[in-house]
Amino acid sequence: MPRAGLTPALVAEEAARLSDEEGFDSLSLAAVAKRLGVATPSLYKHVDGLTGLRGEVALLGTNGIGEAVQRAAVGRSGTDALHAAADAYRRYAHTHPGRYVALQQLPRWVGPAPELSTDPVEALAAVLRGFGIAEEQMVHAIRALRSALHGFVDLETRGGFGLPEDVDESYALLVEGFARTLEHWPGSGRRR
Amino acid sequence: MPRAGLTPALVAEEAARLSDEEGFDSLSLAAVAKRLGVATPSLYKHVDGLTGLRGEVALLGTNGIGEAVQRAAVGRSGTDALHAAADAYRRYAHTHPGRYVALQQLPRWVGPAPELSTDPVEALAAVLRGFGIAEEQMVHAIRALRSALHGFVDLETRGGFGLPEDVDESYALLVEGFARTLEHWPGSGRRR
DNA sequence: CCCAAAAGCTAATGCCATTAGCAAACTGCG
DNA sequence: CGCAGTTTGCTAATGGCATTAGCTTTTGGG
Repeated sequence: MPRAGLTPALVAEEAARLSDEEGFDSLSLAAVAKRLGVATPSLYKHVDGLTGLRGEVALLGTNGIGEAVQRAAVGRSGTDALHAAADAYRRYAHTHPGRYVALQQLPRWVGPAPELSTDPVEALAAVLRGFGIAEEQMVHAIRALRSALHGFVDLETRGGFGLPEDVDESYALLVEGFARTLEHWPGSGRRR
Repeated sequence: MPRAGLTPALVAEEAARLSDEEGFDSLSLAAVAKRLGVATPSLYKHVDGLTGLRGEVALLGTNGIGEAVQRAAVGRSGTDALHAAADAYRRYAHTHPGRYVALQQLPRWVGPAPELSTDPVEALAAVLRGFGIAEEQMVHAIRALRSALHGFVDLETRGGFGLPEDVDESYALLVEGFARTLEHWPGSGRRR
């Protein structure tokens, strides 16, 4: 019997693919094992049970969306950067729906403070820095931005918006409105 | 053997209580049956399997938050109504976390267009009407409001906000900022 | 070439959802 | 009051999944 040649990374990536294709709550050790042509218990040599597997997917998602947002924002600033980052955020959630659901639960499956190559919160924060918001207001502003983006994407992917039309426009307006809010944020200066 | 005297409503309410106490994904037919002092298969006489049970919880949550928001907004208008509605929304999510998670998935477990006593989306929409937003912009404005509120509450309850302090203030600022956004919404008039 | 560590496997356990079929309890009607 | 039909709840059985234990085989370094 030849070996399958699995590694923790290979297993995690297959799990992430499965999550994106079938939905994060279809993720099971059994399903991943089947896709890898391996018996279920074999996976325990590479990941720490179902919880560990979910955590790996969450980690892939967190790093993935962080990089996407960062890449989109680089070389831009102000409203321009905000729109680019927001679009990248939403696009990532669309192309990797399973990872996106998983990453929301990161703290639940992985301990606090896991090693992230690119923290998406940090990437969004960088975008806001260009708006000249008072330092003690940054926490609030970042939370507001994350809330708006995540809320929209989450409602959208769950089919929470009854009418299918104009969703792109709704998002653009949301980001637009948020940009204006930022410019008038309490204690903030103005730029562009 | 005396009968337990269950009804669909009793089962649904116990399921909702369990969801709020233990988390929505701890909801299982077995757990509900145990709390009701009944064997698991007995529940099938009252609800349509696990999916049906989840749907009932989602329905309770949807009606519950809808009523809470509506009750909060009645007799108020403009920014005042918005703050009251937003606070009621968040308070409901805090006091009924299981139901809140469940209601996000309503379309998934119940068919489209279930009979709601009070549609929370409608309740929020009523609040926005006071802002004099152009009719064709209402869809976008409602989506933006729902996104902001849901996003914040969702991130918060998942422990997405690392720093525990100032969360109330963050929310107040979010709503505040949104109110200003509404007043400048494309094509909107102004009121208060 | 050999041997220890690693990778996979089968077997077994336990929890859960779901279905089938049975028995007791309630209902309304004569 | 009695009885038939319906309803409710039960036990038994099946199948899927996660997890653990213990075995076998491969593999790579000395």
